[in-house]
Amino acid sequence: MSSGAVGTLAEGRTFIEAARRGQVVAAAIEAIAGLGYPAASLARIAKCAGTSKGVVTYHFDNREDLVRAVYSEVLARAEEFMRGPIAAETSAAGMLRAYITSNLGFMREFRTHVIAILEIYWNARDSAGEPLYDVAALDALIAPLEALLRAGQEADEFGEFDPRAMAFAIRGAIDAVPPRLARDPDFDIDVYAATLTATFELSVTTRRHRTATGRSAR
Amino acid sequence: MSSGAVGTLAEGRTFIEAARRGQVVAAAIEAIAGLGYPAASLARIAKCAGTSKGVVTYHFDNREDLVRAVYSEVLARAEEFMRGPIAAETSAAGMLRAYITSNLGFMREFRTHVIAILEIYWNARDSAGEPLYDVAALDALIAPLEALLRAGQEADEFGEFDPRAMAFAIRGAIDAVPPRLARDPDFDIDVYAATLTATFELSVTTRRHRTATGRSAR
Amino acid sequence: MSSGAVGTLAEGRTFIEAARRGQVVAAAIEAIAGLGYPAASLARIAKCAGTSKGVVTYHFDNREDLVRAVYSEVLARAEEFMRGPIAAETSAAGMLRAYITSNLGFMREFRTHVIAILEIYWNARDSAGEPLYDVAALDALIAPLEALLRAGQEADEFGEFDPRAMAFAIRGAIDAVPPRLARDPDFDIDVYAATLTATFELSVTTRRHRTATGRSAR
Amino acid sequence: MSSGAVGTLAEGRTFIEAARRGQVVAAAIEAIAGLGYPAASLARIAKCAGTSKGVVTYHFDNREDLVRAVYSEVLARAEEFMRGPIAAETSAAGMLRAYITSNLGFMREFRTHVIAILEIYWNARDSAGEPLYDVAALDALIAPLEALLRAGQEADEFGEFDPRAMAFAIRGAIDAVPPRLARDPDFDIDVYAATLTATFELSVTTRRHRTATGRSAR
DNA sequence: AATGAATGAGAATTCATTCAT
DNA sequence: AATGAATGAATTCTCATTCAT
Repeated sequence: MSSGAVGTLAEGRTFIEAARRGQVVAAAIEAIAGLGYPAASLARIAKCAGTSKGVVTYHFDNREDLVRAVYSEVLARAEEFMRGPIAAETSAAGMLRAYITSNLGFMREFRTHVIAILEIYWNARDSAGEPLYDVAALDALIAPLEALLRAGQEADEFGEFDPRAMAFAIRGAIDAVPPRLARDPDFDIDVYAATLTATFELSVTTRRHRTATGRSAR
Repeated sequence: MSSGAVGTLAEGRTFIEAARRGQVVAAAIEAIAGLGYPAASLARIAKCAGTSKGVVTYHFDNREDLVRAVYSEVLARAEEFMRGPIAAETSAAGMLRAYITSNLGFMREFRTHVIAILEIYWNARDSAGEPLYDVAALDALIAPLEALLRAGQEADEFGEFDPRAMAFAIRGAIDAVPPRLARDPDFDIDVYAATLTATFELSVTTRRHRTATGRSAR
Repeated sequence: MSSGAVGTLAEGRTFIEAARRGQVVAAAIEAIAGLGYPAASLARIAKCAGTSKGVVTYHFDNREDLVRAVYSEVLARAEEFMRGPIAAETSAAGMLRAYITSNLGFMREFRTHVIAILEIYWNARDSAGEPLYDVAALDALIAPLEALLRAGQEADEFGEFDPRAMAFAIRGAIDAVPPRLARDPDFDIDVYAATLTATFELSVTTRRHRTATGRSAR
Repeated sequence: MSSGAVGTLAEGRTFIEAARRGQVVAAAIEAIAGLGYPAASLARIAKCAGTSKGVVTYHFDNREDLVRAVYSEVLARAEEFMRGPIAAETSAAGMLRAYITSNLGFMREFRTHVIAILEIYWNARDSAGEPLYDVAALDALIAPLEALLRAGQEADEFGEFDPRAMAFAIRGAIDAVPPRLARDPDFDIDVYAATLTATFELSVTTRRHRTATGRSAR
């Protein structure tokens, strides 16, 4: 936008800005995952990033601003990581398997990212004391999975079940991993992935579930 | 269990002492569930209990001490709530159903208790910054369920699967409820309970799962 | 109010509380008058009071809370100081003289108090950035004087003039003193008092003023 | 006064330089008057001027430097505004009237300027914590008025009174206006001007004042 | 048994200033 | 001439904890 004066590049400033923000976000992820959200003060995040506290407050308006940046960053990475494997599948069952395994794969590859986002989900509150991420944030995570299940039902590939509840159960089983991973690095993700895919594939492809009272589950 | 002396209860506490502790613990549960762990300061818990801050520090050595008391209290209540329904069942499948439904039932009846314990699980750290409840605490929760599943396998009532992973999945699906409940009071627990019991009963009673690659899940 | 338990007096706590608050308010007055409002941080006020910063925040919710306490304290002292001399007069002119001289007398006796309150008037803003003391605060100061002037007019002791504007002028001339006093301790209040009483007594007792254009001032 | 070189103005500044400084000074006046001195940070002044913070620090060494420029600018404007009307008068009484009315007129026309300068007078301190404008600054304002009064006395047009104290009273009554104006835009300056000119003209032209004790005021 | 008082550590945030470009 | 980036000092406020009564 500027004329390219000596010593500056058109996007030079933006580059620095973006690089710094990225650096701070990365440091924040490590700090939050390592120390827990409440202990990850700006000072400690700055130290983690190898800079001063002022840098953090210069590039981010708020602690809240920074936290939101971290959240978005992690979600974007996860989406990026999972998109390919899911898109490569043709059947609904395949896509469900890909969803589960790629999501768990992301958790293994980006362990600290996932721990950080959960810390944020649980702890982050705005200045008024309200949770930064509420039920809408949860729904946003569940929606794509629910849509996948509905599509499977509409294609008559899946049986009868409440897609919302099933999506909720699947996400719950997946989301149990990060807290475990946070405190037990030896947790075997592969065995768990196999268990989940088997269990849920069987469940969704079953025509009609039996309930405790003998009626169908829905 | 009781020492028999007039005016004293288990652990050498007087009636007043025990009553006060109970009162403070109850207030702490409400405060933590309502305000979130970090905002539930001793002052606010005291106000919630209708007493002064001094009462809290008099009856509990520490904030940590109080928090541990809350955690134990909630676990004890849950255990108490679930014991009967599970014991009433004779088959392993019945016990699994009872486990899931009674656990979800507890979450409905003791909403704030469950929210509080999750807040604590996620946020509470000791003075050294280490989580107050770590992987061992998680294992303690999973162990009884894992034992139940193993018993079902040994009685040849259940099929082949990794009981640890399966227990983990079930707990994950159950533990997804409180965060939801915390922010969405309209969440339908009954539909969810039906979905979970159907899904996991089917899964554990299946002889041998197929995996994505055609080999058994284990 | 309490039963007089050993070691405590009925009003003992209140005494301590009141004493501490008074001590902190006194320190705040000195600090604000000496350093100026912006530089009179809680830390410096505490040091001035010979205590720790925590004491200040323990007894006052806010910096704003403390500042309001200072303001009220000074106003109350001034009112107390001026009440007697004014009440001792019988004529309106006498009361006006007493008003001016006792007000200036207060400024001499309570120099730092008056400087402090002016610093506050000029600088104190609430958290939203709005002045803590606005036009209503000014009016509250002018109202009694204006009433005095009106009474003199109604008793036909004073002549024609706008009592609001005249009250405003008198207060302005009086309020010019503290800033002077703040930076010039040698300022001669007595000469000034004589000038003011002579000027304004003459003005208010004059039947009808000439204006620049030959018409009456009102 | 001008150096004559193309593109430069008084004090060796280029046109651009002078224009920029003027722009920033104007913005500072608005910001200080609108937000109050403490809240008028360099960043906010820059935003007010529509430029970046760097521009401010480039053209002014300091915040103090900028503040001094604002102060001088406003004084110069006031002097400019009042010079003509006063010089047009021939009698001392006329000059006093012109002084009062033109000064109040300036306050009406340049409301924000006057508010800004008062904010500065009250709040601005140098890095050592000393007021930027002290008693000498006040004296500089009073001196011309005092000289005017003395001249009236020497010409035997005015009576006996302490010219310093009288000048002080007049300035006090005038200086009461800006704070009022800052928070009450409806304040009627004309009525006030009439009251002041009548009161003080009467006072200074009276041969010998009566004091409370019957002696002359001086 | 109870509690008000006191304290100091640590949090977020704002800001003037310096610097490299 | 202009400006984004960086920094560290200072401020208010909250809080767990200790203490004397």
